[in-house]
Amino acid sequence: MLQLEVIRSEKSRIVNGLRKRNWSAAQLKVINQIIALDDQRKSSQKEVDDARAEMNQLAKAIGQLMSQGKKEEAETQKKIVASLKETEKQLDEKLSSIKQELEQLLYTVPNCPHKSVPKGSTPEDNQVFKAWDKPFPTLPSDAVPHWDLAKKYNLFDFELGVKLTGAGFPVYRGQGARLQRALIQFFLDEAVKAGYEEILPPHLVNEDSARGTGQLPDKEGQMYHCTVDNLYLIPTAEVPVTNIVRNEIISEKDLPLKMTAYTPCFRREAGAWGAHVRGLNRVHQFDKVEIVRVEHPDNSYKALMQMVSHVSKLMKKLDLPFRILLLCGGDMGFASAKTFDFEVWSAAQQRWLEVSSVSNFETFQSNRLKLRYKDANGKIELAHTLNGSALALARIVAALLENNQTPDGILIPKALWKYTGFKKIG
RNA sequence: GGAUGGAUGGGUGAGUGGCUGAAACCACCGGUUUGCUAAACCGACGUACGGUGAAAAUCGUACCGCGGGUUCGAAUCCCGCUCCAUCCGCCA
Repeated sequence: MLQLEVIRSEKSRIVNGLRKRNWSAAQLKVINQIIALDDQRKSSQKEVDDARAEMNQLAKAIGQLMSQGKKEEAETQKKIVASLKETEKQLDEKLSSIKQELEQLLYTVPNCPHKSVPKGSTPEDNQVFKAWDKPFPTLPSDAVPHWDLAKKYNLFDFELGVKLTGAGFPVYRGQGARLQRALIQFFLDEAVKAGYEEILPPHLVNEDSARGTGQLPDKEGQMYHCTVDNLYLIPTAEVPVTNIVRNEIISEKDLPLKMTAYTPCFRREAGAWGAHVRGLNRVHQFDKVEIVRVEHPDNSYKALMQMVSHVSKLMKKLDLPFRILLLCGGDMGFASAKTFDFEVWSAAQQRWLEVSSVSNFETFQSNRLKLRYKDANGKIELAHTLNGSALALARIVAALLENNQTPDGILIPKALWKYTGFKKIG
């Protein structure tokens, strides 16, 4: 969530930013409400503090009177404290209800887009940051989408997944399974080479962690929930990995923190089914290698571009046609200040598929996480967090299979040979 | 699943009603000494919110796992919860 002090001190910037997210004048009123409520909070807090200070003083005085044996005097003082206690209780209730209301309002405000983010409301308003300027792969005349290729070469099986679990849980097998493992290994190796520490986190997290990265209280419908133990299956490695630094104060000289993790991702995708979701385009469980960074605020946008170029490199090594979009305000995630999406060209489906989303959250996440750093002067500030997929497997596999199909089989990109152990499927 | 014990600052750990925001030690940081390092010595060393102040600073409040209660006063007493450790059972 946004910092109160920032909303107060940079109100016009925040308001302009929210306009890029197509916030109406009516919606923007919440900003003034927040500021007014915060004023109330401050004065209310002062009242409570003052009342408590008085009580503390009296309590101390009573202690002294008792030790001097002046019981009578102590008794009269006690009565004064008792009445003070009543008013303190009322003031305190008022304060906590103000605080609660304030927090709820703050939760409704998304991050303020960076000044370079274009205005817009739909995916059509996204800017093409880097277009694909080479020809698309030409496919044989009998080319088919990946779900048909999967059947032909026995790479993964949706019906079997239904038998074991349900729709959207593919079973990979044979060369299809091996290709998954090869991609994971390749992506992890590339991330480690780029200086990211490899993390293998739990795939279930507790409520605090789900809250820390903002999945709760809003998006609980998107996560699988083990109610017996009150644990959540992670929708992305971002959740456990970013929560590593929840409630931490990091020494400035230890920044940046660069971490990478492979995990399966579990998403209920409630209500998301419809057209264009065949095959691997949308599934409940998929594999992903994530990269996460904790950065000094001065460096976070440079870091964002480094992450973008890291992902670009992966796409190039896999010989996949891709483009990079700079998301407009309306299409950006709630917590993001600036997001680049990577899309891969799926030649048989003749459409772009999103395979990576790289974002700078500035202090939006760290505010809730209480993730801070201490600078050389001992001053404590919120750090910036960033993350991105590098990369998400299912759709990469879809594109890989479709784009590389030939009459003799599916060609594996050279970069993967040492991981797959084969150069061709079929 | 059964039994016991425990949760205090970055770490170890003292503290059973007021003199405790919290001893001591270790780590970290600054300094002295030193050819360098180490050792030794000296010093500083929590976080959040709020008040005053241009600032340095200073004052108030809260926080000893979380929530509630007793009391003029709670890290300390009582109740509930969560988590952790150990032993037994089961088991990859």
